[in-house]
Formats: sequence, C-alpha cells, structure tokens
Amino acid sequence: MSLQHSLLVLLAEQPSSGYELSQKFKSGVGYFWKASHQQIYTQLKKLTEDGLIDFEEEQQEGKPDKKIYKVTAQGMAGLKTWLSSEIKPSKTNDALLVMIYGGRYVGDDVILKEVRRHRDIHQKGLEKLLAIESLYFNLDDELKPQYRLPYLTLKRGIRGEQSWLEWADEVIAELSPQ
Amino acid sequence: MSLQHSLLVLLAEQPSSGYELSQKFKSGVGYFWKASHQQIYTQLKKLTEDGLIDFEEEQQEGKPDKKIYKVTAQGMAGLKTWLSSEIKPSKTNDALLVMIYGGRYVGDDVILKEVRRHRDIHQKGLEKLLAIESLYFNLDDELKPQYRLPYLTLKRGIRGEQSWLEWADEVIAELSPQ
DNA sequence: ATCTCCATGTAATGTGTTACATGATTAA
DNA sequence: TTAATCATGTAACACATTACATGGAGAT
Repeated sequence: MSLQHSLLVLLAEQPSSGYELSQKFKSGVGYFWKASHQQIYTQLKKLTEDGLIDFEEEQQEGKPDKKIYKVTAQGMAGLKTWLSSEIKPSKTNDALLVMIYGGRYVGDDVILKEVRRHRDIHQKGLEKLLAIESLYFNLDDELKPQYRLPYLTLKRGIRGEQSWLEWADEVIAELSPQ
Repeated sequence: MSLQHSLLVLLAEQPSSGYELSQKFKSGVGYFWKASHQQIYTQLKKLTEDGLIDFEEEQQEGKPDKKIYKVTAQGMAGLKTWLSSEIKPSKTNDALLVMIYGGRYVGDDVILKEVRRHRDIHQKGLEKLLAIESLYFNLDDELKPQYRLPYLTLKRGIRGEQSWLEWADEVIAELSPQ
C-alpha cells in the first residue's frame, strides 16, 4: 500500500490537486512509482476518509474547480511511522525476461526485435533522467542540500537504466546474425 | 497476464505439478517473475479450463497425489503468439525509493538502517545468481547452447544486482555520519 | 512436541487496469 | 476539426496478497 505513502510524501512536500499529483507521477517519483489518475483519485478519497489528508476547493475560471489536498497532523504522524518501518524489497515481474527465457520457441530475430524496441524506450528514459540530473548540477549550492535525498533516488534510476542498456547491448550482440 | 505465459514457458520446458512450479518460481524464472502458490494453482485451473494445458494424475505413496500439467497444442500456439507480440515495459514500484525520497521527515540514521538491511538482501541475491552462473560456466560445451537464452536473463539479474549494490554503497556513504 | 517439507486448494480482501463518462480551453 | 491539456470521477474486471484449511512424512 505504498501508493498512499507516495501520495503523503508528495503532499507533505507541496499541497496539490489530484491532477497535479498525477502529473508528478509522470516525472519525479514517477521514475520509481507508477500510478494512474484513477488510482490516485480513489486513494485520495480513502486518505481523506481516514483523516490523513484534507482539502480545500479552489475556484478557477474556465476550468473545473481544483481540490487542493494537504497532509493533516495525523497523516504526518502516519508518514513518519511508515518511514521508520521495515519495507519489503520490491519484486520484479519482467515480462521481457520471460519472453527471452522462452525464446527458443520462436526465432532469434523475433526476440531481437522486441529487445531493440525496449532498448529504445530505456534509452529515452535515461536521457530524461540525465536531463533532470543536469538541472540538479546547475542548482545553486545553497539549494542542493534540499534535493540531496531525491537526487539519490534519481541516481538509482540513472544507474539502473545504464546497467539495463549495457545488458541489452550484450543481448543484441548475442542474438544478431553474424 | 504474464503469469500464465510464465507457466506456459515452464511447462513447455518440462511438465510439472503446481508444487514443482512454485519451487521453480523460487529460483530460475523466479529471479524476474514472482508468484505465490495460491496464484499458481488458480492460474493452472484457468489455463486448464481454457484448454491451454492439461494434466495427468500421478499417484504417490505417503504423499498426496500430484497433478502433472503439460502444454497442449493450443497452449503452444498461444505461447508462440505471445512470444511474437509487443509487451509493455515493466513498471517499477519501489517503496524503498519512496522512503528515501521522503526521508527528510525522519533522521538520516533511520533511512540508513533500512538501506543497509536491503543491501544485505541484495548481496545475498547476487551471491545466489553468481552460484547459478558458475554452474552454467562448468557445463559441457555441448549443453551450453540449450541454456543460451536463460543465461541472458540470468545476466540481467546479475548486472541488476551489481548496479543496485554500487548505488546502495553510494547512498550509505552519503548518509553515514562523518 | 515442534518445525519444515510435500501437496493441494478456497475465501476474503486489497490493489491495479481498462473502459466509460463529462466538459471547457487552447493550439495545429 | 482534431488533438492535447486541464480536471474530475465511477464501474467492471483482472490480478495479487493474506488468511484459512487439511494432512502425512521426516527431522530436531
């Protein structure tokens, strides 16, 4: 149930609407936690019912009203409890690896094509992360300490993608006809 | 729904019982696809209903009977179709990174402790994978081609864990008091 | 006695995905 | 006029987790 904790972390940083949160899940935390807007809205409802967050409505012209959610004292206490708890290592369910593992039932070319397609996606992912990293590097030295921890998570993403790409290149070399 | 495909791949390799499959998910494919025995039994039931697999009962002495499942012609066709299809890149939902990202609300020591705990788990994971790799290296050269594709998936696991550990060491260095 | 391994499953609950639904604004 | 962005949600379905349930064999 870490989607709730992800939401609490984001809202503790900055009160936001559901829509804004769903945008943040496409960047920032989104590099290690994915959530659709449907999930976000239902979890915001639950968190509100449980008193961990509350909201104020903000009128807007020409656009639907926003509900700006923020973490309550109770929510902050809950977040701190979670931050001090043991969490289960994440499990990886990677269908591409299942495909490669069972690749003997089709030609190498079929697997190769799909690995290449994924390679492109990961390459683009890496580029995005590196762009964010350079923003961090260009930050004033006074501001850097604030982003120290998020930067460590960004580094995980970068290293992860680099490692993935190195592996993919090996696979591509192995499966390519001579 | 790649659990079904994982099961088909494993059963295409070797007809097995639900219990045996659940053991395989603790090693082999288990390094990139996790499934509990409850999931496995329900999916085996569904796959049987859909005619993609069937089973024969094997009597055993002193132990409950085994249902040995095997892939049908229809199942094999379905597997090949899947192997030739585009699959969505896997999403990572990593609660430890959420924790680090939001770590400013607790002390560095709290986060450090949890990172160290995970480091140990990943270290052990890597050792297991390296042990399997050395089995592969010691294989007769005639047998190696058979394990070519599974070996590529093993390599992903090894590289992934190595990259994870390198990152964890950086995090530990960053969070450790001087 | 207690625990782990073998071997199978159901039931309840929790989480995630896909599809459906609405409606205004702005840019191509 | 088509698509994208802003903004919110519900409903149906698929998938995963936890708890419950049984029962013998063998080891400590």
